[in-house]
Amino acid sequence: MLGIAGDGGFVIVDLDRQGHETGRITGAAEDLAPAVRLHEQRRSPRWVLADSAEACPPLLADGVRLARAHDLRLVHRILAGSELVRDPGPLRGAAAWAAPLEEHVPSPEEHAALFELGASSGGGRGGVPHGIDEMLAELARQRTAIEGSDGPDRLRLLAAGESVGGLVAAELHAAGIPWDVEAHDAILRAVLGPRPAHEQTPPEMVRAAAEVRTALGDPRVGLDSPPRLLRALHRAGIDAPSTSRWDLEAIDHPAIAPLLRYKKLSRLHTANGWNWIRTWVHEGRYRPLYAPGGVVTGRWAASGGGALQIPRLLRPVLTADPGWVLVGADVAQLEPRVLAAMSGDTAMARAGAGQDLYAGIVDAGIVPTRQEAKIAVLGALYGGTTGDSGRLVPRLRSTFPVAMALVDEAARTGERGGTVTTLLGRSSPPPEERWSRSQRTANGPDASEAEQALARRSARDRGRFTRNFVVQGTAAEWALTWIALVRQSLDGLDPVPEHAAAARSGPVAAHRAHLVYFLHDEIVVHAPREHADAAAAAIRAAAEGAGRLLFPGSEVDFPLDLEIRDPSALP
DNA sequence: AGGTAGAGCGCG
DNA sequence: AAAGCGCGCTCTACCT
Repeated sequence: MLGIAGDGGFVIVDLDRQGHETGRITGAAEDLAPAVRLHEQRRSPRWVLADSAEACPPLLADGVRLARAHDLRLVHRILAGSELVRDPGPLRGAAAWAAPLEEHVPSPEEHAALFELGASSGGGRGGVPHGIDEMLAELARQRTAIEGSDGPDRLRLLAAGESVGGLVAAELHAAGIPWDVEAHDAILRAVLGPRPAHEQTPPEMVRAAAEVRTALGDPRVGLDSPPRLLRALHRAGIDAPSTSRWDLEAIDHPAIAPLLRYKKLSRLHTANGWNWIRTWVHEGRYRPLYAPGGVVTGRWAASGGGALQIPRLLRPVLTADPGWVLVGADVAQLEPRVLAAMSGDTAMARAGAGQDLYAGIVDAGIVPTRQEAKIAVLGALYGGTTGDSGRLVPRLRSTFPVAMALVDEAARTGERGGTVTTLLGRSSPPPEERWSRSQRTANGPDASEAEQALARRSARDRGRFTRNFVVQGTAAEWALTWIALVRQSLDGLDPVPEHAAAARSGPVAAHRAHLVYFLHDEIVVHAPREHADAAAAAIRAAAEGAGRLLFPGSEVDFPLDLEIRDPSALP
């Protein structure tokens, strides 16, 4: 094992399997990349990093990538909260390692400065320690915590996966999403009309707004302020409870259709319009920041342009470089499959085997339509109690009792104020002090009716959170394993000749198939055309591998929807 | 003027 | 047809 720290210069410490130091190299910052490259080639070590988000970008810029890592910051966050760790005291005492992932959302300029120049002048982001002694001490705490835990194998797998996530996150940012600005502009023009002069409202929005004003008989009303709009609707005799799409759709009035159209256009224009392109796309690449484990459940977060909310309308804008293709893959019904596998519910496993899980539920005669199957399953995962969801979930409970018992138990634990844990050992946060206090008060002798009702509601809210946590969190672990295996096997492909290189993806990705996008249960790989089929095969094999690693012996499969997009292919 | 909360909507 | 989980971002209203 090796440790690495960047405080102007660098230190590389060799460690043996027991964590004892066997050698040490120091050097100046400018010599870091060559030194790391040499170690990587000769030893292929597991690099111990204080914070891969800070360590990787300058290395990637110099064409150096790490195959394996242990990210002290990311792993600390997991271990300090994991129920599997018997004595989390030492970890919790080392609070500097629990620094928030991001102090604030960086401006576009900071984005560039932080990650493209790899500006690391001592300190470290968010106060994460970078001194070699602090790193060695934290590594020792983490090893002790894992080895003495109630699930060392699970936590080792999670630590490795989360750490690869740190590497992948940095690599995704460095490579960027290949973004066809002209295609984006064409879609905007088709939907919003010709691009207006700066900061003007696009023509189609103007047109929709005029129709709304005519229909309301209110020539001046603005549509961008919900309170004003709601008052205007009321004045026009429209009894809308709110201005949300859901409520408006239920209303029959000539103003509603153009209003909904206006909202749709406005959303596209403000969130992903011409301004967005100018701000976030440079030289054909969109480079958001990814934060592995940025969500409590272990899902990734992202910042900078809303990378995880790219509208489906704009997905065609992702376009491979000349000579390259995009291979997109997503898992069909990941979360219910994960539930079936982790609970060991063989009936549920069979419903999804080799086919659409919802269709399988229809085939089994549990509900008449696919749509109802979906509502039932989502209700089971989210804790739906009303409407169709409340009506359909009980049918699932009698057909898939094992799977339902797992989520129902997680919900009961949460309602009691308890903690739940994913398959690999990530635990839900404990309830806030306010929550516990209100539960105690409500159970006291002189609690009011209102206090009790409020406490019951917040208990059920927390139950729905913990119910979903075990499934969403374990699904995130499956996805992490999937991308780790995809990355590993793409690295095994031969580099392609220079003429086919996607140079804009940076030196590390220029000659090889590489990941360019990851969204919970979906990935996109940018691959040289001659590697399209190999990349697709790698993605499928990785999904099978992730299933076997997390759920050995399970019948549950993880089928993919996979598509190879070749921009030069004839339509 | 500047910070924050809420509404609303995009994604899974 | 139905609102149950997790997010980030933009705009507006409202606060200091």
